[in-house]
Amino acid sequence: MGVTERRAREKEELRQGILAAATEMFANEGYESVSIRKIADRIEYAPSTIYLYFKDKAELIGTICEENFRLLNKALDALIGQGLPPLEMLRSCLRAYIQFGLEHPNHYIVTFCLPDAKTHELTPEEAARVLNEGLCTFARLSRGLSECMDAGVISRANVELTAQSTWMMLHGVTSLLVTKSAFPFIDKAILIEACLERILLGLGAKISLTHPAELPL
Amino acid sequence: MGVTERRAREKEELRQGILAAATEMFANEGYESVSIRKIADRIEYAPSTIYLYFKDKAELIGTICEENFRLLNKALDALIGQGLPPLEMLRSCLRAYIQFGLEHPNHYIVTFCLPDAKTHELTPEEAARVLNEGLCTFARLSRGLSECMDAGVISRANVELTAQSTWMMLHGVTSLLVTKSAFPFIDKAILIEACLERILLGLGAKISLTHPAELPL
DNA sequence: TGATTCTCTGAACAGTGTTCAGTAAGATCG
DNA sequence: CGATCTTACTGAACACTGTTCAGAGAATCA
Repeated sequence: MGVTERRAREKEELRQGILAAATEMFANEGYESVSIRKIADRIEYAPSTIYLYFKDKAELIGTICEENFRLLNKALDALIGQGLPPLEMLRSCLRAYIQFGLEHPNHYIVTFCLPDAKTHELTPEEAARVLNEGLCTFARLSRGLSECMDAGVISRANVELTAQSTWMMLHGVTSLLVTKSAFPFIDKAILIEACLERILLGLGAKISLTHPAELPL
Repeated sequence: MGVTERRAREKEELRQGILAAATEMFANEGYESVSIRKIADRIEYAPSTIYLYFKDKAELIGTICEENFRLLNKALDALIGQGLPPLEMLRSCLRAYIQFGLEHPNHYIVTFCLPDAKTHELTPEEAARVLNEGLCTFARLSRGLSECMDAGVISRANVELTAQSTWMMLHGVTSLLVTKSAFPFIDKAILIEACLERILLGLGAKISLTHPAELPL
C-alpha cells in the first residue's frame, strides 16, 4: 500500500518542479517576469495546476525567498564560526549581507525593497515563516553587536536600537547598489568598504583603519 | 486669431486635470493603483485620450515625482537659508530628507525603491529631467558636506565618496520606514535621531550629543 | 460651402492573476 | 471483473492591466 506514499512523492516532485522553474525565471528576470502562465508553459502543465500547489503568486515567490534566506543565514554562520575578533567578525557579517544582496538581487528586492502591500498578500503562516527566517538573520546581527559591546570595541547602547539602525544603513547601501544600477556610483568595492567603515565608526568603534591605502576617506 | 492660444490653454488644462487625478490616486493608493482606465474614468475621458498627453504610464508618474522632487529641494533650500552652524544644518537636511520620504511615501518608493527596470521605461528626456532634479538634491548634500569639512566639523575626505555613502545610509533609514511599516520598529522619532547621530558620527563628527536624555544610545 | 486640421473615442490586442465546473485516469471496493 | 469513488488536472472564463490605431466628429480655415 505504498500508493499514497508514491502519490505524495509525485506531488512533491511537481511542487519542486514548479519551484525550480519559478526560481530560475525569478533569478534571471525578476518578479514581474515570473508569470503563472510562463511557469505553466515551461513545466508543461495548465496554469490552474499551479494553484493546487501554491495559494497564489505571493506564496510561490515567498517560498523561493525563504529558501534563499536560509542561504544567507548559513553564510553568516560560516563567518561566525571563524573565530575572528568581534569587530572584524561584525564587519565581515555586514559585508556578507551586502554581498548576498548583490548576488541575489531579485530575492533582495522582493524581500526588502518592495512595499509591504505586495509581500503582505502572503498567507499569515507564510508571512510568519519568511519573517521568522529574516528574524534569525536579525538575531545574528543583534548577537554580534552585543558581543562587540561586551568586548568594548563599540559603544554600549540599547541593543535593539543599535541593531535596527545598523540594519537600516546596511540596507541602504545594499538596496541602492541592487536597484539603481544606472546611478553613477563610484567603484563599488571602495564604496562598500567606505560604508562599512562609516557604519562601524557610527557605532563608536575605535577604527584601526585597516586599509588606509585603499580608502580615500 | 487667439484660437490657437485658447486651444493650447485648453490642452494644458486637460493635461493638468490628468495630472491632478493621477496625483491624488497615486498619493493615496500607490503606483499599482493608478491605472490609466481609472484616471480616465475620473476625468470622464476615454483611456486612449491620456496617451495624447503622456507617452505612457511611466512618463505620467515620472512627471508627478519630478514635481514632488522640487518640493524637497525647496524644503532643503529653506533650511540652508536659515544660517545654522554647518553640522546642525547638515543634520537638519538629513532629517528633512527622511521626513520628506515619510510624508510622500509613494513618491519616495517610485523614485528610489523600485528597481531601475520600472523607472527606466521613461523616455530619455524624462529620465534626464527626473535625474536632474534628483542630482540637484544630491548637489545640495555634497555642498553641505563640503562646508562641514571646511569648517572642520567632520573628517576631510573625498566629497563624492562621502556624499554617496551618506545618501545610501540615509536612504536605508527612509526606505525601510516607508516600505516596511509592518516591521516592529521601535519609536520612529528615536530611531531616526539615533540614525542621524550615527551617520554624523560615521562622518567623523565630534558629536556634541545634543539630546543625550532622549537618546538611549 | 467644402476642405482641412485637430481632439477624442471605441474596439481591439496581448498580457496579467485567479477561479471553478468538469474531465479523465487511477485506486478501491463489492 | 465492473462499479464507485478519489484525486490530479484542465479549459474556459472573469476581471483586470497597458497600449495602439483606424476612424468619427467638431471646430477652423479658405
